Amino acid sequence: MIDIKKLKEIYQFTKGFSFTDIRDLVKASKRKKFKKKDILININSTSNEVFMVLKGMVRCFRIDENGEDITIALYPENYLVPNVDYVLCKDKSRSFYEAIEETVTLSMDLDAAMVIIERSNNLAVNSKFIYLKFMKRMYQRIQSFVLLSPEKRYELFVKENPSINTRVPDKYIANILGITPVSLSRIRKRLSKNN
Amino acid sequence: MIDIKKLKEIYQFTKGFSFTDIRDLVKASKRKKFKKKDILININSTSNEVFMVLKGMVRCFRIDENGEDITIALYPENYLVPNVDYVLCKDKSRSFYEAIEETVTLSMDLDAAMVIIERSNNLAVNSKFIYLKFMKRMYQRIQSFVLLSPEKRYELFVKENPSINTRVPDKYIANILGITPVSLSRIRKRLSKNN
DNA sequence: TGCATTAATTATCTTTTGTTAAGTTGTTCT
DNA sequence: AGAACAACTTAACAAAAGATAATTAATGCA
Repeated sequence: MIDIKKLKEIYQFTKGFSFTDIRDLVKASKRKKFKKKDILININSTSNEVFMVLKGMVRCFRIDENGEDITIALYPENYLVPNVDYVLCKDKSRSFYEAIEETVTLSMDLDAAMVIIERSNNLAVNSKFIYLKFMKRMYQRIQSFVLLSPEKRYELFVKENPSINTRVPDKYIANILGITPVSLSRIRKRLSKNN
Repeated sequence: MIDIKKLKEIYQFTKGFSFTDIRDLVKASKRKKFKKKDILININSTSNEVFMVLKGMVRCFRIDENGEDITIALYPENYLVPNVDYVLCKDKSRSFYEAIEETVTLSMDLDAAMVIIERSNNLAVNSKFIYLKFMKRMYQRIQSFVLLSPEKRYELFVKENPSINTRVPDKYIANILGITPVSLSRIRKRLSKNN
């Protein structure tokens, strides 16, 4: 169910990290199932529930000033889905988090999780790696906006996220790259010509 | 010298936070002066020194594949300047960090700082706010790339960073916004016409 | 299976951006 | 002050992106 190996890979947990370390967390968490289009975290929510995606995929999106649905991030298996606005600012969520596939999660309140984590030095150390990973991903994404053209940004995205790329509509990826779906379609055409 | 009030404002430290709390950190840190164009952290550095800007401004920039100097971030007074690549990935720095004004800093090794911080529960709590602030800034920046046009992005930047805006060359700001200096000049012209 | 919906592509047109280079203004430094 | 350099603006052109709409392809679902 929980893929310890993948988790260690993604979050770079310490070598000895094993299921025993998170037994208490797993026990305290609830298993939930979501159908396609079900909402995990609603706009304006101040829930502090954190979801671990066991199966499926979660999409974070916002409605912009023109009423357009804009995808901010995608969370596939083994990723953690927090209410970012609440965790970072204690603000109500500006985004929706919805399942875009049949999705199974483990989840619990982040504050409750922190209580359990603080009881174990090992957990405390490894939980820091989760924040590090989160920061790393954001930093790399910012650099891709600053340093790369939309075309290069797309190539990088496909290279780094082959699984996501084939599982979701292109329009979600276009949003994530900061361009329109029409423009992404043209980029794809250009790239296929040059190969 | 250290502006406790500003620090509390920026990092949202706890109400009771005062100079006493960071006395040990300040004592352990070194005061350094940099002239314009002096390098604080060089490319490929694996230094873990963290700088607090007391006076002046630090610019983080990279050399892209075309040999162009691209500004990633600017750090004015009261901001902390870490070797981001090292802190997040233990990689050598892909960026330069240079003073772009006469700059005065307090700095120390982050590992040494963490030792001192962990000795005090109060410090440990408040240091988390620094990471939160860092994440918040990155998250907001990503959203500005995904949700806003370059023009809106510029307007937001000016609004949120009036002091930085007037202190640095426009080309640095253009880079930060992910556009060229020429394009920023045109945006400025368009905006001034409509006002 | 077939109908309805959604996504992707293509086309057209407009707007914006990138690129390069020239000209202007501003700064720095001796 | 004057020379040298850096920054900003402007221009001209090419390339790319946005907007809108029509067409085609894919998907979902009853």
